[in-house]
Amino acid sequence: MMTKVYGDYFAKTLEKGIRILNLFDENHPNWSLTEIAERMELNLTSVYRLVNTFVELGYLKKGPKSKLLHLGPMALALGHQLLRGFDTDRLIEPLVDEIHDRHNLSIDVCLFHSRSLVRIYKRETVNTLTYRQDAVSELLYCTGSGKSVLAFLPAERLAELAKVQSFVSRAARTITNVDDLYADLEQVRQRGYALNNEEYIKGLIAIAAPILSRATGFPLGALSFTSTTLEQPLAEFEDNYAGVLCQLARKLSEVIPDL
Amino acid sequence: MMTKVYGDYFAKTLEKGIRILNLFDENHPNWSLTEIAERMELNLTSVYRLVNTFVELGYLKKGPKSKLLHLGPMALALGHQLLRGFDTDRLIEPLVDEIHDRHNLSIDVCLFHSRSLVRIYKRETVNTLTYRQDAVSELLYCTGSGKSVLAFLPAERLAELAKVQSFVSRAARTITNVDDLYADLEQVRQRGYALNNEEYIKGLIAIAAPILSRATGFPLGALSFTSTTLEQPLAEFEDNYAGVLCQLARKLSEVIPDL
DNA sequence: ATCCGTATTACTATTATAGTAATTTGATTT
DNA sequence: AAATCAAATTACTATAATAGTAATACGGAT
Repeated sequence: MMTKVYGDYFAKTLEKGIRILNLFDENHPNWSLTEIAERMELNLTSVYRLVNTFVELGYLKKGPKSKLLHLGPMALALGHQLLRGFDTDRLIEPLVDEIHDRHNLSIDVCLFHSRSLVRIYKRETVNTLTYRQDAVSELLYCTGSGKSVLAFLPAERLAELAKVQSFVSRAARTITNVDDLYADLEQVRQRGYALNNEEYIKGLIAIAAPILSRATGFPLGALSFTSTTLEQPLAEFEDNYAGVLCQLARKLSEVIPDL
Repeated sequence: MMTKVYGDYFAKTLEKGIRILNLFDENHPNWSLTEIAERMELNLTSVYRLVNTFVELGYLKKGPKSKLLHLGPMALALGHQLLRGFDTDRLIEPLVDEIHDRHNLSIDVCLFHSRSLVRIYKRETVNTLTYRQDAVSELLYCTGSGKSVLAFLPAERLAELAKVQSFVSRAARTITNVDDLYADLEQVRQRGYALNNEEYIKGLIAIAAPILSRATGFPLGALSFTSTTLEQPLAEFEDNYAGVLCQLARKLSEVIPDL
C-alpha cells in the first residue's frame, strides 16, 4: 500500500473516513469492524469511532444480529447528489449511450487524477464475457485508456508516471519495461488512439482514445471500447470501431470542462 | 483531566468533511472557500484544510481562474459506487419506474433515519409544475411522507418526534399544533395512508403511504405521489391513485430489508 | 454454564485541528 | 505600471481530538 505524504493542510481523519466509505461496493457490501480495521491497518477503537460516526449520521447501518455494517440511506442520498452535482455527467451519458445502443459496445469513460484513472461512466454489452474492474486504477502501462493518456501527456509528466508503473506481467503480451512502453506510446501518438492486445487480461482487447483539454490540449481522461478475442480479433475490432471511437472522444473533449 | 463518558466515539472532523461534500448539489455546484466557511460556521483555515483534503483526494476540484470549488472525478466514482453498493436500490427502481411510466406520476421514496426522511429515489412528471426539495427533510408535520411515518410509529417515538416539530405555518392549511397533528394521524391510521392538502406549499397536494418493516411492522420510510391543484383537486387525486399507492408501498415493504 | 471471538468502553499520551494573525496571490482600478 | 482590495494560503500555537492499549461486555457456539 502506497503512502503519500501530504502537507500540513490535510485532514487525516477525513481521509480515513472516506477510505472506509469506499470499502463498501456491490461486490463487498457487508463488513465487520475487524475486517475494516485489518484492511485499514488501524486499531479497532479508531475504526470504531469512524464507523460509529457514519452510523450516527446514517451513512452506514449495522445489521441487527450480526454486527455487519452496510450502507445506509444517507449514503444513497449522497450518491444521487454527487452524480447530479457533477454536471458533466449529464452531458457525457447521452453521448455514450447513443453509441452504446447503436453498436452494442462495451464503453468506459475515465478521468485522469493524480496518477490514476477514475472511471466515471460505463456501459456494457449484454450476453458477452466481461471482467470486474475497480473504479480507480493506477495501471496505466497495461490498459488502453492508460496508454492513450500517457501518450499525450507532457514529457516530464510522462517520465514521472512511467517511473512508478509496476510493469508486472499481467498477460502474455503485457509491456514489461519502459523502453517498450515508450515505443508503444509513439505508435499511439501517430495513430491517435491506443490498442490493448491482451496486455491486461487474457482474451481482453480494447481500443482507447484520449479526451483532451480544449484549453491545453493535454489529456483529461480517456474513452475506451473493449471486447474479447472470442468475438473478433483486435484488427477487426479496430477496423470497425476506431472511427467511432475517435469521433466520440472528440465530442467528449468538447463537453468536459477544463480542470 | 476531564473525561467524557459518552459521545466520545464520534469523529468530528469526518462529520465536518461530509457536511462540506453535501453542500455540492445540482443547484449549487460551485462554492468559494469563504462561502463554505460561512455556511459551516467555521474559520477559513479549518475549511481550507478540509477542502484541500478533498482536492488532493480528487473529490473536489478548483476552477483554474476563479478558485471556485466543484465536485471532482472521485466524487462521481463514489456516487456510482454508493448507489450500486446499496443493493436495495436496484429492487426499488424498477418497481417505481413501472408505476411512473404507466401513470405519469411524480413519485418519491424516502427512508426514515433519526428524525429525518431521506429521499432515496424520485421520478417526476414531465410538463407540470414542480418544486425543489432537499434530499433530507426534518419536516414531518407538514408533509405526506412525514405524516404517514409518524402515524405508524410506536407511541413513545411519535411523542418524541412530535415534540421537536417546529409547527411553522408553511401554507394555508399547515397543521400548527400537536393536537391537530394527533387528530390527523388518527385518520391516517384508519385510512392507511396520509394526505397533504396544501399543508406545505400552496398548490401542492400529495398522498403518501408508509413502507413498513416486515419484521416489526414499524415504518422504515414512505412512498408518496405528489401533484398540484392545477391538475386536479385532492379528492380526485386520492380516488384515482390511493389504490396504486398502497399496492406499491406494500411491494416496497417486501423488498426493503429490515434495518 | 463456559468458552471464544468480536464489539464496546475506559483511559491517557500524543497528535491533529481550530483559530488568530500574518502573508501571498491575483484581479481590478487608478 | 502602481495601488488597492478581496480572497486564498501559510505560520504559528493552545487546545481539543484521536490513536492506541487494555479492560470489559456481549452474543453465539459448545
